[in-house]
Amino acid sequence: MPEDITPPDGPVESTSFVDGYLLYLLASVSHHVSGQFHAHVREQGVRVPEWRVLATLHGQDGAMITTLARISLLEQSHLTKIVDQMAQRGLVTRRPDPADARRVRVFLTEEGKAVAMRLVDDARAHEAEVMGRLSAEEASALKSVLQKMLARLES
Amino acid sequence: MPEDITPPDGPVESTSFVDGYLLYLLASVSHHVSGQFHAHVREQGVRVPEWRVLATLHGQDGAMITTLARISLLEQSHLTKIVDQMAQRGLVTRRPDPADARRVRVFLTEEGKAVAMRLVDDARAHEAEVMGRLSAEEASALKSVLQKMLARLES
DNA sequence: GCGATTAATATGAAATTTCATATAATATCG
DNA sequence: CGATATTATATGAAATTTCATATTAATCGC
Repeated sequence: MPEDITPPDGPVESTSFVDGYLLYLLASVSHHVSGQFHAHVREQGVRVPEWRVLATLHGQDGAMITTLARISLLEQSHLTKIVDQMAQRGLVTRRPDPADARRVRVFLTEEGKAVAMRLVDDARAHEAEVMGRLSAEEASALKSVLQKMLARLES
Repeated sequence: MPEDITPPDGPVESTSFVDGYLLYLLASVSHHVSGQFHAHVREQGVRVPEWRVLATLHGQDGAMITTLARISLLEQSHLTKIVDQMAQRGLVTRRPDPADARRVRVFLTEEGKAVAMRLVDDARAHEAEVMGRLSAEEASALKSVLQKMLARLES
């Protein structure tokens, strides 16, 4: 398996721009690590956006569509469609907000709760595995920096 | 602007699962930080996947389709289509690999180089801004942990 | 309380992305 | 050397995602 080399007579010094670019490192690590877990999610017959909604509702049950979209990192009209499908499948139900008729609150059904619970457990196990490859200091530093960044970014 | 609350009579203790979940933190930070820069990229008339290809080729000019897809975090057949469009627009050219006729090598055109250079400069400035909000230790710890993770993940 | 503005969700069309597979070239193994 | 397997890219259909906007409800200023 010959590695892909810079062709004809290009320089060999490797470090291209992206290798040290923070946004790339974040995207790439996220892509690969999440990709591992998403393979498992799909094997369970759940699509990735559905998993995101399940994970969000787990502990935030009854969130409104807009909130769910923001936390799940999905666009609003897309989220509406995901919720449609999940409702069809019996994973969630919609209920109008008694205090504001524009709002729709989304709740896990019993089945939805069971699926969410199961996948969240799996996610925790996978996370432990990923973090197990880092030192304890690295792992906690990583999480706390990310949380700090997120706090700023969301405001 | 009333905040979205847990409805009827739910508990108020907040920390839901995702708040501390490493994969979510990575995805969310990546989504928000990259989203900032992607807005700029689109204002320059460049689509996000195109920007990824430009950034990858910047320093890896002449990469093959498969390599480009892997580094750009895009699926191969999708990348083929992006390259089609970029070639149409005059940003890149395809050349068969003299050593292996199956391979296609993708090169930046002069215009492509100019666009890549400009956006890479902007990306560096944006990155500096993002990292400027962290302490020097946090910033370098973050990058090095991510690089370490990536090294494992790619192998 | 009324008109104007803003907010929340839904909808359909358009654009993007993925999936399965075709095609062509190289590598491997007997 | 020839048959088989593998690798690289391309292609078209299907699925997903986004965009623009419609609809309905609430809020704000007067």
